[in-house]
Amino acid sequence: MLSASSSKYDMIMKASVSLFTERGFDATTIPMIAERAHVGTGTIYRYFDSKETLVNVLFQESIQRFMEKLKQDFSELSVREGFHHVFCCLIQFTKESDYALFFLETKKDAHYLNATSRKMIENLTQMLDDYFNKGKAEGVIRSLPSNVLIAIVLGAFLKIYQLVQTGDIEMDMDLRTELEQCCWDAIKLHSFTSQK
Amino acid sequence: MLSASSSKYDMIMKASVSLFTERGFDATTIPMIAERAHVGTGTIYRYFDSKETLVNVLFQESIQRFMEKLKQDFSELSVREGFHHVFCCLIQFTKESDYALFFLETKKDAHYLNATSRKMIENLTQMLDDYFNKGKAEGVIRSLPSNVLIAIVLGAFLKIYQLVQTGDIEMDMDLRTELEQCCWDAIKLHSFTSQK
Amino acid sequence: MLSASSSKYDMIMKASVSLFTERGFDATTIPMIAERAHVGTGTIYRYFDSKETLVNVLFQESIQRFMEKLKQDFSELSVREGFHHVFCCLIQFTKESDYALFFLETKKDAHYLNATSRKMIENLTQMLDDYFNKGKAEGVIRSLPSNVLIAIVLGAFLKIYQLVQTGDIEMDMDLRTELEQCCWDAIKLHSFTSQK
Amino acid sequence: MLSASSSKYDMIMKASVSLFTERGFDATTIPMIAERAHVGTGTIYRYFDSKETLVNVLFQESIQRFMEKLKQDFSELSVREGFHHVFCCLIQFTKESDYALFFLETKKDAHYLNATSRKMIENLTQMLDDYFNKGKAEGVIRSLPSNVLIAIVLGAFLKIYQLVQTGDIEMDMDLRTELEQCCWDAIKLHSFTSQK
DNA sequence: GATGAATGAGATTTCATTCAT
DNA sequence: GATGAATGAAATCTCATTCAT
Repeated sequence: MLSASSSKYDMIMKASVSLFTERGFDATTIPMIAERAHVGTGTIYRYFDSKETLVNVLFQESIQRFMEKLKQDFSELSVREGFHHVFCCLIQFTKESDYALFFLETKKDAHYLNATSRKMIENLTQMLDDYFNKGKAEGVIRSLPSNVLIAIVLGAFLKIYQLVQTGDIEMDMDLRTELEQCCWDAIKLHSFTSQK
Repeated sequence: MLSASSSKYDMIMKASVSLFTERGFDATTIPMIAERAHVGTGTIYRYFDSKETLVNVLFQESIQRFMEKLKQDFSELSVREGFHHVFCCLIQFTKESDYALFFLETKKDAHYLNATSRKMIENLTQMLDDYFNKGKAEGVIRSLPSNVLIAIVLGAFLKIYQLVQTGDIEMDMDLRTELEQCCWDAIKLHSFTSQK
Repeated sequence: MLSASSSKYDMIMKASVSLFTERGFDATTIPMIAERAHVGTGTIYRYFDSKETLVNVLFQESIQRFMEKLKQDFSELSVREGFHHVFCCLIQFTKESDYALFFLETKKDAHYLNATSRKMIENLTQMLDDYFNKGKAEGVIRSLPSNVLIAIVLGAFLKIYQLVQTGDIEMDMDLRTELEQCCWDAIKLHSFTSQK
Repeated sequence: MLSASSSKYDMIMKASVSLFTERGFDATTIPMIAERAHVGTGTIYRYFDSKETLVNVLFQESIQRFMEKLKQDFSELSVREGFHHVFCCLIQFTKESDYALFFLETKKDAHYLNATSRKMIENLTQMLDDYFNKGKAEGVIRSLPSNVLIAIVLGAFLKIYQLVQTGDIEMDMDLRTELEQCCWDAIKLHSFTSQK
């Protein structure tokens, strides 16, 4: 029973995140989720108070998982290693589930996010802000506002992963490495090179 | 008469694009558009057959305008100059209207886009593909698939401009220049430099 | 000006009756009438207070014209001659305009008819009632309630004329004569004949 | 569950047919149907895709039922017996439900009928055409086109039953018999009688 | 007088949510 | 607990009517 229930919960979460990623929150209906999760529509309301609750739980869980992954050994790394770590987290997390894509796509002022979800975005932003500040202090990363640096890396990553999801490109080890370098090049301080 | 009509049309377009950008297509209702455009709901249907027609006209007009801006003297420029041109088009276009933001946010498989809109995405993609191929042939740009290169630049730009829109950052001349350099660094071939 | 106005009035009446006959009152829109009448929608409201007024004027005019035609020399005729007269009025009136068809199709409890229109239906019914009562008194017509006799003749005529209107049959002199005989046979008293 | 569902379906069908008969398709709104059927408006859309689907299902079911009733032993009867059978079907069917009245009132070119519905009208017409052709071949029925003969009988019947529905007349056994004779007299060949 | 763009009340339709089974 | 039929509030869309030109 517990396992059956928990399985239904997971199925609903899985179905929801994939549909929200594909179609967005507002274009996804409860019957669509129910069908993809192979449960009745009523069942969804046994686990979630409302569609809005569902999306917030989903969002919070996804950002939570991402932050936990990110936190592991993060502070002990050098700036460049830290960047590699962030990139790996993004890649790995996106591989595991659509969660990463879902929260990258969600704008922080999305009408369906509640206060808790917004708070968690701030938390994640803070973590990344700390990291970028360290990089900037060390003269390794461009002295741009952290939210801009985050926007560059996550924005690029998001758009690329949309291509993966639509089947336009395949993400292999080589591409992965090169993309990481692209993103790094975007934000790192190219101090001694004459730039053109 | 003509001017009044065209003004109503413009007001509807303006209201629609801002709401679609803020909330997305599905979370935007016709009464919301009508209110922001200061017209009656019925008036919207004098100009557009349906909400779906409206979003497609909007999308096609925005991509059309962007492509026309982009095309001007594009082929005569060097690769780096070409990139500057693209970046200026993005910035300038976004300044003029919310159009740029709206079409950058629209995924090419969005459920509301019709065949014509999809065709126009292909056309724009083709233009940029040609540009990137030239850059790659000249050994100036990384040899990544064009859609990936596009994703990096537009993805980063989109996320940054969302910050501008929410008031988190101000876009001044210095930032503009630096961002262009960031995006260029992301895709250019850093041939002789030892990279870290 | 007067002639132009009166012509517009006629055009609206003509367009309305044909559309009401083809599609019914509720499925006919004011723009449809305006288009067929080659006038602006607003013009219709210069001649008629509302769509409902229009249909009632139309109805009353059509039943009025029919009754006037019917009254001419009606009382001086024999029962059989009277029937011929009624039938001729129907045929002739339908030939001239769609008016006959329109009022035959209108049920007396139609939601759009006003008190005046209903009163006029009663008047026509009364006229025909008098005629049928004479026929019944003379033993020439079946002793059925007049409204039933009217229903038989007009019901049959209406359905036949719908065939004419859709182009399924052509109304020529021979058919006309035979149909009159059919209808007469339906209501006349077949006294001495052994019926089978 | 099944019985409850089927009951709701039936209630919607019953409410619809009575309203369509009273007011016509276009003057009947979904809320009106919902109210008379004692269901929510949304419920109607669980059973029917659209108002148009509803009216076509209704029409097809009504004509289907009528044809099945009509077919029973129809071919084995003499022409006069066949006519009696047709008339009995009409009377009986109208007694049972408003279905008969509804399809008699529906013109074959009604804007809401779909291809299937039109095909079924053709099928019924064909059946009656066969019957009338037999009658004509045997010299029992007037040599008029079958659609004209059908129009006479159904047209008369329809108008009479509208009187029954509005409460103007009561349909008893005597009236029934006499009306059948009226209609038969309208179409039969009065060969040897001198007609006046 | 004539027009048709503009309007909003009211139509059709959708869908988040409830609740009897 | 699980279901999906039922619901009605709110969405999209239509159209009779008005009114500035």
